[in-house]
Amino acid sequence: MIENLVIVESPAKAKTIEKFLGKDFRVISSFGHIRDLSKKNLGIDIEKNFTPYYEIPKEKAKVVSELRKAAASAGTIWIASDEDREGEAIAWHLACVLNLDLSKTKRIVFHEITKEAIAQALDNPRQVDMNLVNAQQARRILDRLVGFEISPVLWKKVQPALSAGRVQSVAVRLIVEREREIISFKTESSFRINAVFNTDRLNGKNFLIRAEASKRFPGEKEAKEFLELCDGAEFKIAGISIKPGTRSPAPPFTTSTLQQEAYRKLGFSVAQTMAVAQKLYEAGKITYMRTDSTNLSKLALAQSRKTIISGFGEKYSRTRQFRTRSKGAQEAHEAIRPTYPNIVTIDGNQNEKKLYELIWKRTIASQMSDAEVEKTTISIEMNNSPVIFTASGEVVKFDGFLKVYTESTDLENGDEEKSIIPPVTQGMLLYYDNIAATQKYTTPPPRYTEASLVKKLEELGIGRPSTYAPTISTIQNRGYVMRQDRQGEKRPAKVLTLSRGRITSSSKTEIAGKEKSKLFPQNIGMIVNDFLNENFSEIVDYHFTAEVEEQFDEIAVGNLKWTGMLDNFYKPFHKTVENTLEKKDRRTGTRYLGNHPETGEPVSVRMGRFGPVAQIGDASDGNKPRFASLTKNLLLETITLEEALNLFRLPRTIGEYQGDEMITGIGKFGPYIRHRGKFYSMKKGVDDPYSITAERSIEIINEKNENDKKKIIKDFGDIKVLKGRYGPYLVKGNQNYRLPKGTEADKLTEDDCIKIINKNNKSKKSA
DNA sequence: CAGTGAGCGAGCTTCCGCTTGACTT
Repeated sequence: MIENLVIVESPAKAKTIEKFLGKDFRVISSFGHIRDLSKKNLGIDIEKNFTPYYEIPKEKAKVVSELRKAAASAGTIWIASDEDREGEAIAWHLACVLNLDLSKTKRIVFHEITKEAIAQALDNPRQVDMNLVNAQQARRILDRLVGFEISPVLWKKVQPALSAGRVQSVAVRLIVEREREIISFKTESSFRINAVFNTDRLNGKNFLIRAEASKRFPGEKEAKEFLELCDGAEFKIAGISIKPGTRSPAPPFTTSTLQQEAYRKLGFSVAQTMAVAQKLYEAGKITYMRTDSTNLSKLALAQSRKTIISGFGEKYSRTRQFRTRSKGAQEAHEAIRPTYPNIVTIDGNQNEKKLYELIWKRTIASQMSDAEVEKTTISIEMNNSPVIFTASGEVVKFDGFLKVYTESTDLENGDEEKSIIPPVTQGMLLYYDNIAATQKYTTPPPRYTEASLVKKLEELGIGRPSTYAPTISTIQNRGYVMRQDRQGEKRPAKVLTLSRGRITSSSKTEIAGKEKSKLFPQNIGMIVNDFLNENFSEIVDYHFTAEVEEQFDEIAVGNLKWTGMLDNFYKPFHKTVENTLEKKDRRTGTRYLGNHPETGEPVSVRMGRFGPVAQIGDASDGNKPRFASLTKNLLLETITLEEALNLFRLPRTIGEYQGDEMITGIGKFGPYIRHRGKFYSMKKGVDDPYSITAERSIEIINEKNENDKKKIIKDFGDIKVLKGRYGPYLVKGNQNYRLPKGTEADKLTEDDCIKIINKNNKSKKSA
C-alpha cells in the first residue's frame, strides 16, 4: 500500500519528480494517451450525437494493467498530466479507466519541476475540467471524421492506400503550390553595378571603399553606357550617416525553432533532431523537447544569470522572459533548455554534444545583453549622373549575446558584404579603381525544407510540436512529396569591367537551381491535392484549423456545446463526401501531349497502376499501345512531347562484353547497365544512359565486381559472410542475417552459419 | 533492390496527438 500515487505523462518526468517527493509518494507514467477511438470502422456513433467508442490499444494494455494495479493499492491518486487540452483528456481517460470518482479525483499541474512548485501543486488540487476534455473530444472526433471519410474517397477516385487529413493535406498543398509558383516563374536579369573606390588617385597609402549603385540596368547596352559615363565622372562623398543600433537575442528554443536551427546549423533532419533531443531529455540533460513555449522557469533564469556573470561578467547579463507568439500555443511545458544551464558541455555521442551545445548557446544568449552596433552608410554622388553609390558597414561596439550565438536565416546569404568603412569626410573626392556591371538573375521562391515547412505550419497554427516530425514522415511515406537534390543548370552571367578607362567584357558561368534535400511534390501528391482542392476546399483551406480552433476554445470555456459544433461541421461535410463519391470521375491526371511525329499515334501521360506512365497509341485501334514509366523528376503536369518520346529510347543495347549483351535503362533506383542478369548502377552526374559508351560500361561493370569481391569474407556457395556498413553479416539467398555479438567473422565455418540462420529464423517466427 | 500497364475481386488501406521502446542492411 502506497499512501500517494502521482500519474504523469512521461517516464522521465516521473523519475525526476519522484526524487523531490518523500517516501509516501510513488510516481508512475501513462506514456501519453492510454485510450483512443476504436480503429475499426469510424469509432463514432454519429446517430447517437457523435458518441465516441474508446478502446485501449494493444500496445497500451501493459501500461494500463500496471496503472490499474498501482491505483488499486494507493491511498490518494493525483493525476498530474500536462496542463493543456490533451493533458486534460488524458486525466479524464485515466479516471474512467481506473474507475476513479471524478468528483474526488485530484487533478494537479506542475508549472516547473522544483520542490516548491511541486509542493504548491499538491496544495492546490482541482477537479478534471470537463469543458476542456470536451474540447479535446471535439478535436479528436473532427480529425477522425475528416481523415476517415475523405481517405476512402481517394481510394475510390484516385488510388488505394492514400490518405487525407486536416494537417497533412495542407502540408502537401503548401509544397504543391510552391512548386507551381516555381514552374511559372519567369527569370529575368539585370546588371548590378559594384565599384571599388580609392581615397587617393595615386596608388600610395590609401583606403578602398566598396560601394553599390542604387540603380540596376536592364541590359548590357545600358550598363555599358553607364560605365562609360563613370569613366569621366567625378565621385564625391555626399553624405555620411553613423547610426547606433542594437540587436537582440532570439528567444529560447521551441520544438519548431529547434528543428529549424538544427537543420540550418547542423544539417539534421526534423526526425533526427527529435531523436537526439529525446536522448538528451531521457538522460536528464535538457527539458522536454516537444513544446510551443518560450518560457523559462525562475530557476532557469537565475542559473543562466549566474552562469553568464561568472563566465562573461555582469555587463553581459540581462534577464528576460519572452512571450510565446505562435498561434494556438498551449504552453504546457517550458522552452527547450539545458536542465542545468551551468553545464556547458556534456558526455555523449557527437550529435548529442552538438545539439546540446546549440541548446545551451541559444538559452544562454537569450539571457544576455543586447549587442550594440554602429552602422555607417556613406553615399557617393556623381557629377554627371543622378545615380548614387552607397557603401555600408557595421561595427560591433559591444558584442553582448553575439559572444555566444547568432541565429541563422533560411536565405542563402551571399553577396551582401558588410565591411568596415574607413575614416572619410564629407565632400572628399574618390577615384574609381574598378567598376563592374554584373548580370544578376531573379530567383524563384525557395522550395521548402523539412524545417521551413514546419515553420510555415506553425505560423498557420496547423499541427502540434508532437506531430511536426511524424507529419513530415507521413507525407513522404504516402509518396506525396520527396526529399530530393537537383544538380542545377549552368547559365552564363556577363560581366563588364571598367578599369583605367577601358571596358572589358567577360562571362562567368553560374549554377542555377541547385537544390539539396528539398521537398519536391510528386505526381500523386499533385493529383490528390487538386482533387481535394476541387472537392474539399474548406478542409484544405489554410484557415480551416484556425477557425475550428476558435470553436474548440469556445467549447473549452463552456460557451459552446461540443456535439452541436460537430453537428454543424458534419452535416454539410458529409453531404460533400457523398456528392463527390456519386458524381465525380476517377482522377488520373491524363494529359494528351500530341501525336507521334512518324506514326501519328496519340501520345499521352497519366497516373497508371504502377505510377506515372507515358503511352503511345490507343488500345481501341486494335493495336497494342506501348508504355514507358516516367522518370523521377518528370511531372505529368509539365512533361513535353519530346520528353515523353525520349522515354521510349530505353532500354537499349549498347554492345557486348564477354559475349553477352549490355543493356542500359532507368530503373527504380536510377540509370543502370544490365549484364548477365546483374544490374550495375551508373554514377550520378557522370554517366547518362542515353549516351554512355560500351567502354565506360565495361569499366563500371569491372569496378563493381571488384568491389563485391572485396566484400566477401567467407564464401560457402549459397551462404556468404559479407562486410557491410554495420560490420560483417550473413547472406543466404536474398535474406540477410545479423551475427551474434562478439562473433569473429573470419573464423566462421559453414556449420556455424547454418546454426545462426536457423536461430534467427526461429526468433523471427516467434516475434 | 531495378520487368509490370488485361482483368477477376476479396480484403486491406486512412486521421491527429500524447508518449516511448523494439526493431534494425
